[in-house]
Amino acid sequence: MSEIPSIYEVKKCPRQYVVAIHDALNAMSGKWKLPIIATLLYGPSRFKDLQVNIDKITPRMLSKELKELELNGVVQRKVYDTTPVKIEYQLTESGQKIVSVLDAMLEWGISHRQSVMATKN
Amino acid sequence: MSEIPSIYEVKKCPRQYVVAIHDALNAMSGKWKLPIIATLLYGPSRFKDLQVNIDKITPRMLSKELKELELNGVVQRKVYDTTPVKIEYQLTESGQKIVSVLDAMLEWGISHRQSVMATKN
DNA sequence: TATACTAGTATACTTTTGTATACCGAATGG
DNA sequence: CCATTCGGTATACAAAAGTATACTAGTATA
Repeated sequence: MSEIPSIYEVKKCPRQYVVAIHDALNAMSGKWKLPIIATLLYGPSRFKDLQVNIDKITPRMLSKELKELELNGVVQRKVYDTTPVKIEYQLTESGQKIVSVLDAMLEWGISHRQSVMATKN
Repeated sequence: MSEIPSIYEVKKCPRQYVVAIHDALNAMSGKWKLPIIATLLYGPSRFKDLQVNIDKITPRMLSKELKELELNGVVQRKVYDTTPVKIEYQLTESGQKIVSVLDAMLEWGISHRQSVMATKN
C-alpha cells in the first residue's frame, strides 16, 4: 500500500463529495453570483437596491441569478404583504456560511499570488 | 459605528482581496479544471494519461485547460530531454495547496445539502 | 515498410452565458 | 391625469465556452 492512492482508488471516492464541491462551485461561479452574495452578506436587500449597488448588472441578469440562487437554497425571497408589496432578498443560513469558502479562497489567492511573484524573479 | 459595515465601507475593501478570490475561482471554474487538478493531486501525469483518466475530455480541451492552468501558476509543464521527449504535468506547490479551498467547499457543500433537505420537509 | 504511440493542433460547429434595449402592470405622489 | 418607482419580463443579439472530427510531426515497433 502506497501513501498516495491510485487513480482507481480515487475514482471510488463518495459521489456525495463530488456533488458537494460541485454545489459550492455552482453557487459562486458566473459573473454576478459573488457580487450578489457579497452585497447580501451585509443584510437583506431589495431588487432595486441590488441593481443600484451592483455596478452594470442588468435587471435581466439580476433576476436570473437571484432565481438560480434561490433554487440552490442560497438566497431566500421574502414577500411582505404590504401595499405596495415589498420584496426582499436575503441569504439563507447556509448561504451565509459560504463566507467560509470565500475565506479559504482569499487565503489561497493571496498566498498564491505571492508564490507566483516569487518564482517569477 | 454599527457592527455590520455599510455597503460603502465594503466597497473600500482592498482590491487585492477581490483579486485573490477571483484568482481562486478562476483556477477552478470551467468544466475540466477540477478533474484535471484532482487527477494531478495524485502525482504528475502525462498528457495521454490525463486524457485517458478524465472521462470524455477531448485533447483540445485538455490542451487548452492545461495551458490556462500553467499560465495561472497552478500547473507546471516539465519536458524531459529524452528521445522521444516525455512531457509531464504536475501541480505547482501552491497548486497543491488548493486542496484547502476544496476542503472548505466540501464542508460547505455537505452541510448545505443537509440544511436544504431539512428545510424541504 | 506499415502501424501505432505521444503530444498535441486546426477547423467548424453547438451550447451556454451574458448584453442591450425596450417594455409591462400595479401603486404612489404631485 | 401624468410621471415615477418597484419588481421585474420579452426579444434579439454577441461573446464565451465546449464539442466533434480530423489531422500533424516525430519516434518506435513489428
